[in-house]
Amino acid sequence: MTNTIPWELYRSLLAVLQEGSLSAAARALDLTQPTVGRHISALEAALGQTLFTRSQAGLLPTDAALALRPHAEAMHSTAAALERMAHGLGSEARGPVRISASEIVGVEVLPPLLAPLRDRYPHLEIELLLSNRVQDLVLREADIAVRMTPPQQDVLLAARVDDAVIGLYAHERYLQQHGTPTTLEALAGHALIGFDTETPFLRSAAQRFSLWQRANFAWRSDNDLAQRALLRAGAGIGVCQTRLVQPGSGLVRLFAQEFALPLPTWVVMHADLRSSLRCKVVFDALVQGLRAGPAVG
Amino acid sequence: MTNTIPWELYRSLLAVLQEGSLSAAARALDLTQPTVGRHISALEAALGQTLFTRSQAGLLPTDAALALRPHAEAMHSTAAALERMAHGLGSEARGPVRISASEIVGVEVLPPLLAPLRDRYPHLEIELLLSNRVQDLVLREADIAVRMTPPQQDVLLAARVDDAVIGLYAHERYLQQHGTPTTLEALAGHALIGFDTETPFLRSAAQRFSLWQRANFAWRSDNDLAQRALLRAGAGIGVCQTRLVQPGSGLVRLFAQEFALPLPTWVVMHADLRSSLRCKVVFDALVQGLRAGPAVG
DNA sequence: TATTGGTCATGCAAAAAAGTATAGCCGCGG
DNA sequence: CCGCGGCTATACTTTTTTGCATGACCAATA
Repeated sequence: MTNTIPWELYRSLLAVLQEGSLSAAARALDLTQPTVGRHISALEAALGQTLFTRSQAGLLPTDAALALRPHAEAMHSTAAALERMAHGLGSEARGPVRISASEIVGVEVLPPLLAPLRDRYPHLEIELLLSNRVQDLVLREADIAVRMTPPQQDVLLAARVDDAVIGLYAHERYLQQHGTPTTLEALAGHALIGFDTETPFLRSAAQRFSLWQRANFAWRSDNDLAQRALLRAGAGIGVCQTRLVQPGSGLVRLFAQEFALPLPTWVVMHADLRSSLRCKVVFDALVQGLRAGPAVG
Repeated sequence: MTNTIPWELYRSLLAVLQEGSLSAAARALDLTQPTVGRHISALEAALGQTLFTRSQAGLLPTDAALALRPHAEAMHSTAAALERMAHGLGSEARGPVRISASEIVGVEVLPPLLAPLRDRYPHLEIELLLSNRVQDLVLREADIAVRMTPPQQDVLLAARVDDAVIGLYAHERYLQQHGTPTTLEALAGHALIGFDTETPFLRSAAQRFSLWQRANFAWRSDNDLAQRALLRAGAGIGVCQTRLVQPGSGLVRLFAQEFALPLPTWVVMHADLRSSLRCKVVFDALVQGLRAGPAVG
């Protein structure tokens, strides 16, 4: 295998896949369209595969190109992580740190923890990558992750912090109108707010609380923020992390004994990044803050 | 972040780290020494970090360069995986497939399984990556892995196959000379063959068989092949996968009831690679072969 | 139907990167 | 102590790559 394919070509490949045309890719890469076109041609020649079927309305990627896309994306992630790391290797905590977390944690929990940090280290740049899909730290899409699943790779540095606790809630307004259920079974008659697509975690939760299944939900959303907005609007009964419920919000906890789902929580980082002062600073702050039991802002 | 650092520079960085000098890196990359030198200079300028302290006897990498090395290696792995995948995207099973497995599995189990496969698909190229360290499939160091740990990433496609079973063995010659232990406790007086460095799996094994600890071993090696060679040479009592012991080898199983450690075994592949015919072919062959209960060759 | 805004392909000049050759420095061994 | 083989750094030339300008094509729209 002559390993002489310039890596630049992969970057162009990715840009064309992302942007859909040579011209758009050229704009994104700050190159010109002929250049990107030549890159693609060179790559096709080197790989012995047709990557795009040319058309004037843009390029149509072949199956081959689509199959290669994840690899190109991985290279991009890695390159970005490399730059990120290099950007603050000095003795000062400065430069970008990417944190992956769920949307609701990123919105409600992290900001009050991180704001004072930036006061101490004004040159820190915090990037929040919020999604419920578990970001792949190994692929370097993020530097630090706040996760509800146990860390799986031994190249990762993990610190367990306080469990989040999922409780069952409803707005007092809803309870006034529809009554307060007195047994778990009675929940069946209520407007339940739940998830839309099933995940492994939800499957295991459904085993403990058999009612908690998609078919029983009057409201379905995978967006935790939307679920909480529905709760606040008095739309029905749903779940929420207990630490996110502020007193005076009108939300009432139901079945506090029977319905309490602890979520083991970890802060995870690449072991590599220990040498990066700014990552370490953020990691430590997250661990400490999440152990202190943060209040909602 | 001006994301305009040419990826080529990372490749040169890696080569210099691996080879230890600009000249050697240039040879490895099939470039010239001034070119590689310019690459490093450009990278240092772009990253704002000194990567090497120049000296005439070669370059000494700074901490920064060492910190960046894993990233550069990841890019290299990914690029290689991309090429590998592209190399056989056609409708035929041809091209390279990298299989990661433990040394002993790669030596004893896989060859008889894979040999007939290459008869059917003569254009397959099989690369065996044998090490006891769990290869990171996510980093694309290999396409397929035979593992004794549960698959951890959901981007991976895994098939569980027959458990390997670890048994306790000694050569009949050894037993004639030293006697056959009748109780597990009696093992303490024998020449035990065991591991050298502790791993998580070994820690858990030691809990079940308290004798199985480093301090008690007369022979220590992390190399399973060496351990088996010691067994065969009558050096003492040690463990071995039961399926690797051929009748007539002179090895006698001890405490077959009490000492039997099943090793759950998986064949794992990137989900991506399903679209790669040659990977799928090898994957299927491994799964089928490892379910049939292979005999040792 | 003619125009506009988008695409890709191609010829040619300019710029950027490569290679070549050479000089200088160091350590080692006869 | 001097030559040899390793290394890096620099001036210069050559090659490669890029950018620019342009032409052709298509689709949507006035």
